[in-house]
Amino acid sequence: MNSKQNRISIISQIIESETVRSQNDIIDRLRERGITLTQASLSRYLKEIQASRIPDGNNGYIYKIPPEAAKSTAVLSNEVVSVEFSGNNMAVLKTISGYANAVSAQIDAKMLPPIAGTISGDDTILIIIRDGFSKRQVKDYLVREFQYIKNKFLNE
Amino acid sequence: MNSKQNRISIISQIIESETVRSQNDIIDRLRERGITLTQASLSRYLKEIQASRIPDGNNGYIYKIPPEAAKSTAVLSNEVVSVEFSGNNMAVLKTISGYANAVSAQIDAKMLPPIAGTISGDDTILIIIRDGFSKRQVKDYLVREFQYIKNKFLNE
DNA sequence: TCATAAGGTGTATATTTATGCACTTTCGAC
DNA sequence: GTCGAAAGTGCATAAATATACACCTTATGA
Repeated sequence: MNSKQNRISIISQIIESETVRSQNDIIDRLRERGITLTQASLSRYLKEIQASRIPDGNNGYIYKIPPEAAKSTAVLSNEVVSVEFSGNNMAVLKTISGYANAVSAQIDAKMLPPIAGTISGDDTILIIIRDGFSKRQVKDYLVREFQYIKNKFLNE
Repeated sequence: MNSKQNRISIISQIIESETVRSQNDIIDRLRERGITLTQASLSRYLKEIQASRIPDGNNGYIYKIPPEAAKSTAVLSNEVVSVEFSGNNMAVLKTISGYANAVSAQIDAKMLPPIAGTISGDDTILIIIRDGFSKRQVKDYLVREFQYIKNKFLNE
């Protein structure tokens, strides 16, 4: 699946594992992997994942993804399709196909107080809300930790 | 007063306290404060302080200084007795007894580009200057990060 | 199904940022 | 002090990045 999301994920990977000093550098690395795209699109992708060119303190510039953006961008921002509450103790989170597990792992890793646990299938995650916590608190924590999820909420 | 250092310090302040989306923005803010400089110089300053323009996640760009490069009014107050250069690649920093380690930890934490590393004993710190950088640059960075240290330099 | 909306992309170009060069100033060793 | 080297700067321009626009594809809804 050579989709936009796929390319974005490869681009993140390149930025995090290699030293790239310009968008042309990135385009070259992509071409080595058989992926062709224009500088224009790359610029738009980089904006989405909040990657940017920063001085490296040693007389040059290097592309980086700020840590707080790396977390929420890598999986959650692009893979989560929707979040919807059911009753007062559950939330159903939909991802694009195959990503439910990766996403739920990220949520689990945060050990958020209002989340008792998660169960994930292929494209669906069930979030169990801990007794004594509200839907609102779950939403607030998720949004705080994964900023990009904000507009994925269907109800609250 | 070193004018360049002064301007750099004001620029950091602007970036941290206002929303600036381009170098021209910064130049405008500086002009409001009676400081005039060209975009060329600003670009060079920003490179020094490792400030850069990053996507703000909301369809725009904003200038930021990454946390590890950001200046903080650190607390290495009266422990430093003197700073003296030796040769072209070392500086010897004297502290009051027992504080060398704590002080060098603060210097290390800044990850200053011109400092390759430090070694500390009880009241003495040896600063190793990174190849390609000058004594002058070490002094400028130290003074920028630890202003009160300014008058502790024995030679320059 | 078709119409319309929404998203994705490349081209060309505008905008923004970096830097070579020439010149001036400051520094550091005598 | 003087001298040579390094740092600082503006101008002009190169290099790099962002985006308006046109076009195409894919979703959405009647």
